[in-house]
This record gives sequence, C-alpha cells and structure tokens, in this order.
Amino acid sequence: MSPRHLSQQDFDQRENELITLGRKLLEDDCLTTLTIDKLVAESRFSKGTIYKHFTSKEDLLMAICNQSITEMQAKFKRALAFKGNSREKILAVMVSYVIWAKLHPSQLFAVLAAHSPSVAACACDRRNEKHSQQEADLMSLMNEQIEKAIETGDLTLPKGMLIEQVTFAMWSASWGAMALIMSKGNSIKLSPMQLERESFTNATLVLDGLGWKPLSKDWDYPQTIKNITQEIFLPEMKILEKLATPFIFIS
Amino acid sequence: MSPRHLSQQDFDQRENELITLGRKLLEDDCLTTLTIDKLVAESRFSKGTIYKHFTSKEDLLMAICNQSITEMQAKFKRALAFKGNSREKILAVMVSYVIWAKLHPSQLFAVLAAHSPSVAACACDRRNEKHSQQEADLMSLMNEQIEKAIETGDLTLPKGMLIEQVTFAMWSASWGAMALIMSKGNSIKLSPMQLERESFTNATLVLDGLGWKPLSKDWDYPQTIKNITQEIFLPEMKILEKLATPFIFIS
DNA sequence: AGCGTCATATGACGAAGCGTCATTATAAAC
DNA sequence: GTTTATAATGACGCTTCGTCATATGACGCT
Repeated sequence: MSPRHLSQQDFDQRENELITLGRKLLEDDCLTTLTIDKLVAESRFSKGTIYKHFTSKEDLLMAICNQSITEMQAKFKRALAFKGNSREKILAVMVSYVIWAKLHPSQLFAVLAAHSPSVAACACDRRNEKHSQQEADLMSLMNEQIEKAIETGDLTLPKGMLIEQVTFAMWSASWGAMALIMSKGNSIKLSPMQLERESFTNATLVLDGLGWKPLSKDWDYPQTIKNITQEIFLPEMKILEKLATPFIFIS
Repeated sequence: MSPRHLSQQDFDQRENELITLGRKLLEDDCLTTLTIDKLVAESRFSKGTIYKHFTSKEDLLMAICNQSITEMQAKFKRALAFKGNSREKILAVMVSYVIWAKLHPSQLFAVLAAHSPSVAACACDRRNEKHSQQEADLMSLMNEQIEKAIETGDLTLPKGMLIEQVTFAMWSASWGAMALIMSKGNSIKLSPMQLERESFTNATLVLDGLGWKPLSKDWDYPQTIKNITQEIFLPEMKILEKLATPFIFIS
C-alpha cells in the first residue's frame, strides 16, 4: 500500500485528485460546509495523509482556487480566439469571465474567498507562489492584448499610465461587479443590477475612458456580445439554459 | 442588576457597546482571531446575553460592518462639502473612501468579509435589512450627485443607462481596486499597484467613459486630489502620516 | 418586611472541526 | 526472514460555536 518512496509524480497526482474532490464537495454543498473532516471522509486517505498535502483548511481553499483559475484561464484563451478588433477581443474575455462565474458560482465564491488576507496568511508558500504566478499569467494575457492594440493604434496609452495599470483597471472593475452582484443576489436594493449588463457597462466605460477605438458610439458592441456567445461559447450557453440561469444580455 | 423589563433603548445601547467592543478587538488583532468567546471574555456580559444580541458570529460581523459603514458615510458627507465642480465632488468621495480604508484596514476587511454570501446567510433579517438600507443610502448619496450633474449639463446619461448603473459602475470599480489591492499588499506581482493611484485611475476612466465633464484632459484632477486632501481631510492626512501609511498620490 | 413571579442573565455542556503525533503498516534492502 | 526507513493512520487535545437548564434579582402584592 504505502511504497517505500512516494514519487513526486504520484504525490502530485494524489494532490490533484484531492483538490478535485474538494471542488466537487464545494459544488455539491457550499464553502461553509466544506471541512477537512469531510474531505477525509470522502477520500481514500486518512487525515494525516491529507495534512501531508494541505497545511490547513485555508491551504486547501487556495489550492482549489488555483485549480479553478487554471480552468478559467482556458476559457480566457478560447475567448481570445474571437475574430474581431482589439476591443472586441477584450470584451470576449469579459464575457468568458461572466460565463465562468455563472457556470460555477461556488468556484467563484472560493476564488473570492481565497483573496481574503486570512486565507493567504494560512496557505503555504508554495501555494501562494503558484497563486501569484497564475494571476500574473492572467494579467500577461491581457497585457499582450493591450500591447497589440497600442501597435495597431486602437489604443493610445494615456500619459504616464502603464500597461499593467490598464489591465488592472479592467480586472478590478470586473472583479468589483462580480463580487458585489454575485455575493448578494437577493438584496432588494441591488436586484436591478444584472451581472451581464453591469459587467458590460463597466468594461465599456473603462474602454471608452481609455479612448480605446472603436469607441462605443462608433461600434455595435451589444452585437459583438451576441456574436461572442454564439461563435465561441455556444456549448456554455446551452448548459446555462439547462441550469435555468441563462446568459441574458440586454443593453 | 437585571431589571425586570429591559427597555428597547437600553437593549440597543448595550448592543452598540458590544459592537464597538467587537470593533476594538478587530482593530487590536484581526478578523480571524475575533471570536464570540473573546467578545464574551472582554465584555461585562455572559455568553447567553451576547447571543440575545447576535444570532451568530456572522451576525456580529454584519453588525460591525454596519457600524463601520455608518462612520464611512459620515466621511462621504464631509467629502461632498468640497467646493468644486460635479466631477470633483465625486472624486472627493473616492478620496474619502481610500482614506477610510487606509485608516481602518481591519474594518475594511470586515466590510469585505461581510459581503460574502455565507455571512449574509447567517446574519439575522433585522441586520441584513439594515445593511441593505445603508448601502441604499450610500447609493442615494451618489445618485443625487449624478442627478445634479445631469441638471447642470456636466453629464449626459448614455442612452439606456440608469442613474443607478452609473453609481454602481463607480462603486464597483472602487470596490474591486480596494478588494484586490488591500487584501494582498505583499503579492509581488501586484505590488506596483498603488491603492491611491489605481482608485484614481479607475475613477478617471469611468468618468471619462461617461463623458462626465470636465474631461480629464481638460482639467487638472491630480491638483483636485491635492486640494481635497488639504481642504477636507487634513486631520486624516496627519493621522495617516503618524501611522507611517501616508496618503501618497503620484499620478 | 416577606413572598412569589417571571423576565433576564449565566456558564456548563455537547457538538463539530482543526491540526498533531504516537503508533501501526508495509515496501524495499539485506 | 529480519531489519529499516518511510508512509499512513486515526485517536486525541484543543478551540470555538451555539444552546439550554438553572440561577438571579427587580418588581408587585399582601
């Protein structure tokens, strides 16, 4: 059963198995009910073995977050395959972000929770470094698009602004809308706010604010959204419909 | 000791005393170490009495969040006293938001945490309703400014956009920057992002995106920020300097 | 003053979860 | 077959949560 030496590969594979199981438990129930004891009970391993992989509950959460981000990144890359101008490609990424959130709300909550300082504080260095690296990768993906847009002349970087700041502005605007809307779907006062629409609004305002061409007044971006959903994310659209949480975009 | 009948007023006063104590514990340590048992130990009351006020730890957190928002709202109102054009007033609110976050990081974390769905789920109805009401009040404050700007002609509402959407766009953009930057001050990859600067950038992009006049190219808003900090928030500036976390704005 | 009543206050307790570590199991080496 | 180093186990101690049976004491009544 227990080999004299456990290869790094086997160890990693087991860890991924555990993280995947953790994500399954998360989907089935919710973040609050996800406990180490439950993971132990559902897994083939004992508590001691689990703690060989995760130094704490927070470490597990961070690991889950990292695996989720990896999946999200795949969606981002698919989005960038959209045939369109530089701004439409950015929009495609935004759309993929919203779709991912709607498809996997509990994973989104895990990612949101993983960004609280207490989680990072209790996760091991290895995990935190991977997390930083993944976010840097996501940002690089956007940075590249921005560079291309600057090359083509669609975007002129405002004086004194860094490419990273542009990425951060778009990311944080999306993040804020996501965090506020998804976390309280039932608040009466916020109910008129619709994730799809507000994400689009935020993106449009930031992009127009940057003077990223073509400006919203010169292009039918609502039509772009439709094209993105039809050309790139049709499978996801169908799943969302089946889940009774369709992607609805009314500008 | 225990009066035959406890008046609502006395009950409320005691509750506020407890919430204030909770906030003190939060400032002294951090969110993770804030426990009901600790609150009980530090307070004049027993566990049972505490649970007369707070149905759960989450309920306490939401109560703390509400009290913090009340204080924040006071800062918002002070900010709106800034003598300037409509856009400068909005900037003043943004500045007050950043100042508040820098002055009370642990309170900010409490507010961020209170926005996770698990907290709202475990807080009592009374508390959740107050929370919704307070956020609605904050939004109203902004809505009024937007209405005024529309009246004066500084802002023309984009076709099909609601005033509430404008408020939400500004709020969520600030929220996102706040949540991402404050929650991980030590991430290497995010370290070039500076709360003061990124909040300003986000606000500028959204406001320019809305075409809210005067546009950033037509006005020296960095100078406005300096004026706001000097004219309205000088006391806070001094405190922040003493805390070795000065408000630094380099555009 | 003495007594009964009942709203209020108390803190011991059971349940649940976390993380540890002494013990057990086992593959590989000899 | 014995030894040995490594991996796996799960019982245990500790913390925290939230409850509830019991204690307290202010007030009305006689």
